[in-house]
Amino acid sequence: MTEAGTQTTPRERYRAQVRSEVKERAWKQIATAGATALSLNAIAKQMGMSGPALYRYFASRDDLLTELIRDAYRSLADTFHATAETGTTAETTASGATGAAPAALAHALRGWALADPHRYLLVYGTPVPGYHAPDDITAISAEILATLLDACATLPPRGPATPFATHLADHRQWADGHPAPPAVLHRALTFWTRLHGVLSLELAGHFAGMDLDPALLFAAELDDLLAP
Amino acid sequence: MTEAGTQTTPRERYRAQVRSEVKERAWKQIATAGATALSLNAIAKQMGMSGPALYRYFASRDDLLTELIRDAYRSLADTFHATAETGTTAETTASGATGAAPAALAHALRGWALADPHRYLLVYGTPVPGYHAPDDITAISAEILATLLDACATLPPRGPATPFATHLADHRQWADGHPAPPAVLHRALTFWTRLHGVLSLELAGHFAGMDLDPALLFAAELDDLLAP
DNA sequence: TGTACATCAGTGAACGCGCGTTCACTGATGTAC
DNA sequence: TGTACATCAGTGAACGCGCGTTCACTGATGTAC
Repeated sequence: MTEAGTQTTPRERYRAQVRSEVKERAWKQIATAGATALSLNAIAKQMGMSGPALYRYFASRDDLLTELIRDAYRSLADTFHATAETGTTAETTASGATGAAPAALAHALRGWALADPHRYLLVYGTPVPGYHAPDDITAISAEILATLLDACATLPPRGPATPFATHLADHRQWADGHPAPPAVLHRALTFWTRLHGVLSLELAGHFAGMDLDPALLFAAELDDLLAP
Repeated sequence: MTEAGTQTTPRERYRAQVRSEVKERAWKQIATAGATALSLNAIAKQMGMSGPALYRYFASRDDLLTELIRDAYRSLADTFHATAETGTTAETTASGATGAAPAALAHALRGWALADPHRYLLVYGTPVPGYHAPDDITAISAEILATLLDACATLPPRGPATPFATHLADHRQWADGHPAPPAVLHRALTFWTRLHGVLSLELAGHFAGMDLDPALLFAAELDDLLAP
């Protein structure tokens, strides 16, 4: 009562704690058996509770899954925001505007992906069949894209306009009011698809028997993206 | 009996027919509900048979899944072989050696992926949890890579050696006796990751709300890969 | 051509399992006077 | 400070479902003489 701001009762704190423990175990379950195998009953059993008990905390299995996906997007968006801020102030002034921000984002993306591969794959991998994300999640996805656009806009422009860039000039409502020219839109998309190409194959284990170092391939792609 | 070569009894023909119908329905099930939801019982019901009946045709659920994955790899490998052959004879002599073979492979890959998105995702998407491919499948995967290497070797060489290429010079046992220089290995890998980057995001529906044409983005990436 | 036998497809019952979800209920924790 | 009440966490039984897989069995199809 004497505290300012949001007051939290003990019950609320307990509730939040249980919810987050459920999510934690849910992630572990996804890592082991995939998103389709996510099961409220199994989580309850792990926590020493009865199955129906968890319905006090999540309306349904799908509800839990939605929250996990939302958290994942939110986490990446926050990481991107934080990276973009620190990447465009201190570092840029030192190294010049040679793409410090996009490079920082690329490394942030890789770090985020490797920290929890299944979280990355839940977001950008094969979609969970029958699942459709609510609108607020696609909004977070747009946030992420916007941060990437901002970063790419700081890069020195390059060569003549590509055919795809002219196509984008007429199909840019996804960039939702962002002032970047079509060439920057193209560059941001390329940024995304190329890094995702390396990351997703790496996380799916497709380089596993090859002995090569995916980090170096990732770095090579990044270099190419930043080259003038 | 009068036929030469492999004789097929009516029973063998019937058996093959049932097996292929099972696989067909399995693919449809994967498309609808994902690979984890693949169920022998459900397929049997669809075919108007009892559940255990299918155990005459497949030793287990995992056995069926393995065959599906093997068929998918085999199909892509065959497509690549066929494409590489026609791509390096008639067409190349006309248009010069300006990367006709790699371009043909790229289009073949995209066509193959779009023809059955879930087949592509089963092979190159998020791995099925708990599933480990047998050796003969990884051998087919190597075949596919080899075809790609051959194609990339026909491209005119480009610029100075990249740091990643020098790394590959020491980590090339995956290219299994292929005579291509490290720069070609690098190029083939880049070929793979970039096209996969566009394709996988497209198939996963991540460009869905964006209105842009993924085919043009794919073409732009291909152009860049073939540029001198 | 016909009969005797072997092969094989498919059935139905059964086992044990786990799932999501609803519902009536107990018991503990917090709140108001 | 103590009592009466409301809130809420968690239980256990139940419903209906589907799964993979084994097993003893029937009936049809092929094969050998």
